[in-house]
Amino acid sequence: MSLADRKRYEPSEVEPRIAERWLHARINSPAPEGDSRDNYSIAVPPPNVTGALHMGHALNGTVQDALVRFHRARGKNTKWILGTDHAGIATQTQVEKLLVSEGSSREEIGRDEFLKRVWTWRDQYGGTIIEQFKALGASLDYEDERFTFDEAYAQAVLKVFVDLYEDGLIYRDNYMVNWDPGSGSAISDLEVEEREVTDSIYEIAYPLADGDGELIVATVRPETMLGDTAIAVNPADERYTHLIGRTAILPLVGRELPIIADEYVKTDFGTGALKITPGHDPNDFELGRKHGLAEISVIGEDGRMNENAGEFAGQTVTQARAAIVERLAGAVRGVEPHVHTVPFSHRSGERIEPLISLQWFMRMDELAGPAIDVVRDGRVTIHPPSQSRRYVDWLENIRPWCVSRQLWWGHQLPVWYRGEETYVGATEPEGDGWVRDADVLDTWFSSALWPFATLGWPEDDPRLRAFYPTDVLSTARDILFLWVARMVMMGLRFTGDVPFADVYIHSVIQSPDGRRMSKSLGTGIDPMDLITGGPRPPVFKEGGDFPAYGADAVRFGLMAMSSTQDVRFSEEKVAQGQALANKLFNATRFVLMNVAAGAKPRRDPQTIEDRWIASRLLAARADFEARVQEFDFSKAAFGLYDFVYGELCDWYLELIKGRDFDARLSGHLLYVLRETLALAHPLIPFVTEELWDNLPGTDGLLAAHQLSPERGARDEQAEAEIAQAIAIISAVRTWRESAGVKPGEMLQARASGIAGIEALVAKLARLKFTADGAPAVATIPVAGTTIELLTGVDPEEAARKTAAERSRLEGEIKRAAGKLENAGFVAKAPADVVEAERQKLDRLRADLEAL
RNA sequence: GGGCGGUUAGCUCAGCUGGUUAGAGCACCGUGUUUACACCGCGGGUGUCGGGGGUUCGAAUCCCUCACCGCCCACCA
Repeated sequence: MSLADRKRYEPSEVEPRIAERWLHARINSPAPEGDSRDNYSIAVPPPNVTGALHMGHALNGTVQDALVRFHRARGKNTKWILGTDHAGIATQTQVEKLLVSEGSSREEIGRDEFLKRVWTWRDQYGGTIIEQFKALGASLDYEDERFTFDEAYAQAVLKVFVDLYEDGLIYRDNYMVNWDPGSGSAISDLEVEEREVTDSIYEIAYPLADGDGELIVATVRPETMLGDTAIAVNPADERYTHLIGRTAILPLVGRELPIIADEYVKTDFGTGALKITPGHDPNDFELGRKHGLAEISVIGEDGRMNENAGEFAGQTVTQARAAIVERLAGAVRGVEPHVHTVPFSHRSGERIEPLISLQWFMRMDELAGPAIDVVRDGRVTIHPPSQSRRYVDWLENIRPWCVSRQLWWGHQLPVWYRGEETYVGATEPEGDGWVRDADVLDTWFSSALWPFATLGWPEDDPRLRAFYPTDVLSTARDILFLWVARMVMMGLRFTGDVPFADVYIHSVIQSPDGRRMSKSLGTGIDPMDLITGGPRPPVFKEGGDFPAYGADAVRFGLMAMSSTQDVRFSEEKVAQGQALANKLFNATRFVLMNVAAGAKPRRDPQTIEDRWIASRLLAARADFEARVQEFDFSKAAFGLYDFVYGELCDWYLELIKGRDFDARLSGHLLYVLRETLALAHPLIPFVTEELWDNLPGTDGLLAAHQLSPERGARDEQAEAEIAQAIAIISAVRTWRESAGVKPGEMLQARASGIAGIEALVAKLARLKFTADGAPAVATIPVAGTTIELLTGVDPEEAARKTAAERSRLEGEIKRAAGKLENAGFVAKAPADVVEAERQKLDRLRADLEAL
């Protein structure tokens, strides 16, 4: 169907076709040539291999794609590195659920069979999100897809582990960890979230060993008392100083507990006497190590009381708590409700059980220093700047990272044991009797290598030379520590260079009602539903399906929404993007239906409005480029919208209507259109590509088009004159509207000093200028001149209108004059401000005079 | 407990290195002169810039304070 017959832009018809052309043209798969200074690269935050596109991916994908297309058009060899993450716990949990629904379990089928099932699952769902990225228009390098579980990637992971072990940064230790009973694994501090809960606080009497009274301690976890190995009091607490060094008896167990002094104990909380359970409380663990106390575990990794719990062994924590409180009977001296925060697993949602466990840890202090330095000295810039402080604060207080996980789906530790021996190496050790550690690495361990392991590191890969360091890392705030900081640390350690120059932290898009987007709350919005017209989720008041907005509209909308802080989703902004695409489409139709046959794009201004639009195009381009470079995408998007609507369509195309579309005008129009499409392409690639294809004198794909270097200077004179024309036309239109004069009625008018724009004003303001000396029936002072209307005006309406305008001017004059009469203002304000106010007052008075 | 951010039109947000009568999109109201677009054009701002105090010739903008909302960090039993 020819463009002339398509009155409306239909993204659903166009986008799949265009996406297919991009893929076939291989523009996304650059040759690994040159080095990172000539090239532009971004490593996509690898989505969970079996995940689906959510709003965060859509926003982040748009940001990265806009950057990639922007730099590609400006001469860079660009690579957007594609890949997915094996996502240890998340994926394992999904497959386990599947097994349970089949009446089976991972334990039942065993490790090898389970891993096969996960691979099958991956093959089944692994392509979904990649297809969705294609629909969004993301120009990822689809021919070089990586997976954090690829053979080569796995080798890189093992090498890093082995190297860090040999450097003494990775070690095995019995230490307090966050045990997640839900996943049956230790997890890192970052995977823990604090939630507020109401517990009971029990006051329990511990008798003194010498029979001389008792000591009352307060606890919310009586079940852990079985593992108590001391009682601590503050050395300055006069209530207890006489007890320090003496011994108490642990009820139910009979263990002797030394009474120790430590400033850690608060005198004004609880009873001022703290039971110390090094086996099950992080603080007590620290105190225990400090004071050399025994560490007794009474809770096992299954979340049940273990053999050290005596008669309570086998009970769950909750059961044991009740049973112990009951057995203590009279020793319980008080029970109060207590609101406090306790750790929960971010993954499984279960309450964390702190316990001592033999795990692999990574010392972070040595890695953190350089990672702080590169942000401080600007080798890595974090946008917005407020986030770099968070980054530095976290790194300055960093603690060892527990990297081992008791899962099956992940990189198995390259560690073997034989009796007391430990072997760490990339390959299995020689000799018999070695048993490999069953644990796997935290998923974030492998993710931390993403920017270089995807490019072939540690091999001397041409891709690494060409595209590392990458240019930008774009992501959401929530993984600044979990991922970004660790990539910087690992990048510096293993490649000697930063992994990226800029970090862009984008907004989190909330549901329209301000809540977090979530499927279970019904507040989630699937970007694909916006693109193709799926159902509106319950969070929208109105029901029904979204219109098929198309990928360009979604991309524009998300960019328009983006900010330095979190924002609410706004369907209107997506609709605005749809309107922009449609507007460009129709402006192009208009041009193509009118240009002279054989015309080619050529910058060739003949008239003042031609000069004006060429100048405004330069301004729009400079503005867009500045906004993109400072990561201010919403301004970039709105700037583009304003240019297309507010300058190109509303004014320029209206101003040229009626002119002879000769070869010169046709060429100039095609030029303006071509440059506009090229400028807008990074944000709305589909519609611009489609129109480019229909534009005479363009070769190949717009996506592969190199922008011509910016030519020419701004034309101040044309900009000033057309600005005046616009002001006059708008003023006349406003005047007509409020004076009740029909928009189409031709009026006789008179004006002076606007010779250069008189014809343009006459056309769009529906005026017929004359030198007739007839008296004016109405006057409109505007933009340094006065439009006098001679005919077609009801004198009463005109008089009313004039009176209203007079009173407006008088009000402003009064205000300006008052300001200038204020001695303080004249004396203290800067001279140019005062002068501007004077000039304004003069102008207002002249306007009033003209009335 | 500590820290950060927010509160501007009916809605979503700009503006905040102090200086025109505070803006945009959508919604809303009015209206259709035209060689593309009714997913259109043209015209219209509907506001106690969260409350209070202060600095200043001048405050949405700077300072203090209060309120509410959101987020991050944190080892008070």
